[in-house]
Amino acid sequence: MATAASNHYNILTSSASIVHSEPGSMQQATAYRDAQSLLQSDYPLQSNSHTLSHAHQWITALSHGEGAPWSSSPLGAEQDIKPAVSNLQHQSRPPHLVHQTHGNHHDGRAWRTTTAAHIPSMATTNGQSLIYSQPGFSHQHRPQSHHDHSDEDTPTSDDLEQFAKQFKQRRIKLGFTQADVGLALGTLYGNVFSQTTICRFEALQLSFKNMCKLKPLLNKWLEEADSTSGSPTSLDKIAAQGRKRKKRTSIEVSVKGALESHFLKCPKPAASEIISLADSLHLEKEVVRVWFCNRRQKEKRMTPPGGALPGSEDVYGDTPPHHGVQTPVQ
DNA sequence: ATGCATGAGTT
DNA sequence: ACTCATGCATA
Repeated sequence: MATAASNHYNILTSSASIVHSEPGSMQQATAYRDAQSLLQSDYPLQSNSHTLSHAHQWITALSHGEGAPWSSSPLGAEQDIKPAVSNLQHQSRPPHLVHQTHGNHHDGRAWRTTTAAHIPSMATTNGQSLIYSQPGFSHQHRPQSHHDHSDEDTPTSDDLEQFAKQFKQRRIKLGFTQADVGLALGTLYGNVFSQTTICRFEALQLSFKNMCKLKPLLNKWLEEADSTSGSPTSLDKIAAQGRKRKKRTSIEVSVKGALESHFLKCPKPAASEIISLADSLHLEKEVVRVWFCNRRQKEKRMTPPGGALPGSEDVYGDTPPHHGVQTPVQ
């Protein structure tokens, strides 16, 4: 029953420890593999340097070692990090600092002092920008009525599923971790991706469109990887810093249940509704709002959450690419 | 592997 | 205020 106030805001928790902890648990083993692969594959490490992927984690954590939480913005030590790769680059991104001070109730803390230290992606996030113009699919994504080239057009859900499966298998055989791949993609094509994203790709937990976008890149990497089974891929990292993130709110199971049932009734509650709901559940409005956003997004993934009930879609406004793609957890 | 979070781009 | 792509932090 440790609600809101108790576990909410604490920055500087652990995170550094995981890197040093001894191998023993499964998760730790994963972290270790990450490190191992990096070291053996292409990192010119010296003595006890840490893995890059984890490196910024402690930087982030340590950065507020003594000051205020995520309110003090290190304006000044701010830098716009971009992959050294001189590749696709947009010129946009004005120094848009969203300085918003949320007047929170008890606890009165504001997050959001985030300094945009983003890694420019090649495509604009949202609207179908470049490569993928996905026609309104229904239940069998037709790879366009073009000529059957290799796979230059929109793949079917099955294609993706198969590719993902194969990808994972190859990746593991080659001894790479998900994090490795994400990093490699960055040095190879200028777009770094996190372990999370690679993981979600393999598990088909991304939207159909997103899967289509990533497939070519991963496919390319895959070719590169097993053909170049002995050459080091150049690596370069970026040091993230000055990033105040709100501490992840831990929502209790009972509360989650409540949210879940509300979601079933109304997946898209109005602002006022969110407020009252948040109020009754003793959560912040923002937390509830985000929860619904994430929940909706979850519904739109290729591999639907829990049990995909046929017929309970379309309530949001558009039709997701749902089409029985059930993948057992591997 | 996944839950909560951020931010750009839309509506 | 929403969607979508993406990821830090955590279980």
